[in-house]
Amino acid sequence: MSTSPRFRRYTADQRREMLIEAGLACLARGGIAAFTVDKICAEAGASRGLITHHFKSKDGLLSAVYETMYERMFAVALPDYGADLAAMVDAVFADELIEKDALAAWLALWSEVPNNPTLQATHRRYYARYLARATAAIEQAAAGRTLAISTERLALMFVSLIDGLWLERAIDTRRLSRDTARTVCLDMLRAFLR
Amino acid sequence: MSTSPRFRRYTADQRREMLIEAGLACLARGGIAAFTVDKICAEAGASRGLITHHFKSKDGLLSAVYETMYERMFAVALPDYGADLAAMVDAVFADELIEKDALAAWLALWSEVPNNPTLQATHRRYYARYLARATAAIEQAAAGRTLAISTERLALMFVSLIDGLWLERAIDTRRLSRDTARTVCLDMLRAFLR
DNA sequence: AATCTTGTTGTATCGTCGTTCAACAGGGGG
DNA sequence: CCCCCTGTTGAACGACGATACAACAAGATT
Repeated sequence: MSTSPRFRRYTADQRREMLIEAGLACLARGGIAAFTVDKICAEAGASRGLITHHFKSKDGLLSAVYETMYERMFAVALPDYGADLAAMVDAVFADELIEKDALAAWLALWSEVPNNPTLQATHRRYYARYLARATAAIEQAAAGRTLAISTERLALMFVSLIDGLWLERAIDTRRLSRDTARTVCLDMLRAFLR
Repeated sequence: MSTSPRFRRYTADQRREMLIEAGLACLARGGIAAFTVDKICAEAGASRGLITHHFKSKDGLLSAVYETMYERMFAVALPDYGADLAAMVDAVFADELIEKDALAAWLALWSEVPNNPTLQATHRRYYARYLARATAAIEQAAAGRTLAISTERLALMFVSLIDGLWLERAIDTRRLSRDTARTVCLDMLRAFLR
């Protein structure tokens, strides 16, 4: 009688994906302290050797997780909304972006950036894209009108306000509802763009 | 011949203060991962047993560090400025509050709040005070005029913007100058209060 | 100078960490 | 059906984690 296989073989890409997902879940559950080889592999249903095998080291996985977070966030938050800033605000506070787990993962990752040169480089690259995109959107919305503030500075204000609202929600989910966050952002934009 | 004392005895309060300071330094230097008994005691020039002795556990010290951060921040940022919001903005971005080490420590602590009920309780207590203080200041500055927004919501916007600017600077100090941060805040307030 | 209180030390213990590596086995190509 | 490539396993390792605790000593009191 043939016994069932003791494990399944995946392609390298599939397995990397699984490990990234598991790493994310651990980060969300217990912060950076829970981002351990044992916990991640248990979460992924794999053995301890796999992280080293697929990512060279635990730090390699952490970098991959950070890039994945940004890619997913951008996919939701930064499509081309043209001049429709309200749509962009809605996207930035979409459920999947501001759910407890996602924000907890962001917070854990942010706290590692200052101590990890690779994460720092990744952060700078993506953050510049983020800011550039916000600036472009605001430029379109301004549509030639002269504002009481430069578009660059308004974009910085916009992005910083979003970051602050995210942060508050990340630290204490109860504190801030999705609706309040949205409204605050829109109020701010209206004050400069009407 | 009499040899010099092998260690000095401090009062419990003095030693607690020293350990808190050392814990803060470790947090600033290497994030929560560097907040270990060995490193903290080395930094404080004390032996390993002292943290347990004075704070019951490492977590006890972490809570004390968090409270100390808030107390110091409030001492600088929240005296009574009356209606002078510009002075409050200046205070919030005072050098000692936005220097690299202080912000790195905040970031490390924030990332622990969701995983630590004691920190969470502390956070809620202080954050409510922070928000209430901002609301009162804005109420005075509004001075009976009717604004395009409620004072509570404007206060939330104000505090969130500050948090966002702090966060960006905490993650990447190079990104944001003190002056830019100040100006962005003042621009935002002017848009609603002029 | 003897005594007592109490802050301090440092070892011992046990758990968990990240990484290595030799052996293993899934499953497609011959 | 066998072979071989390669993804996978899990034990072994040395380093480091937090805490407990018994011995110690500083320094005020007497």
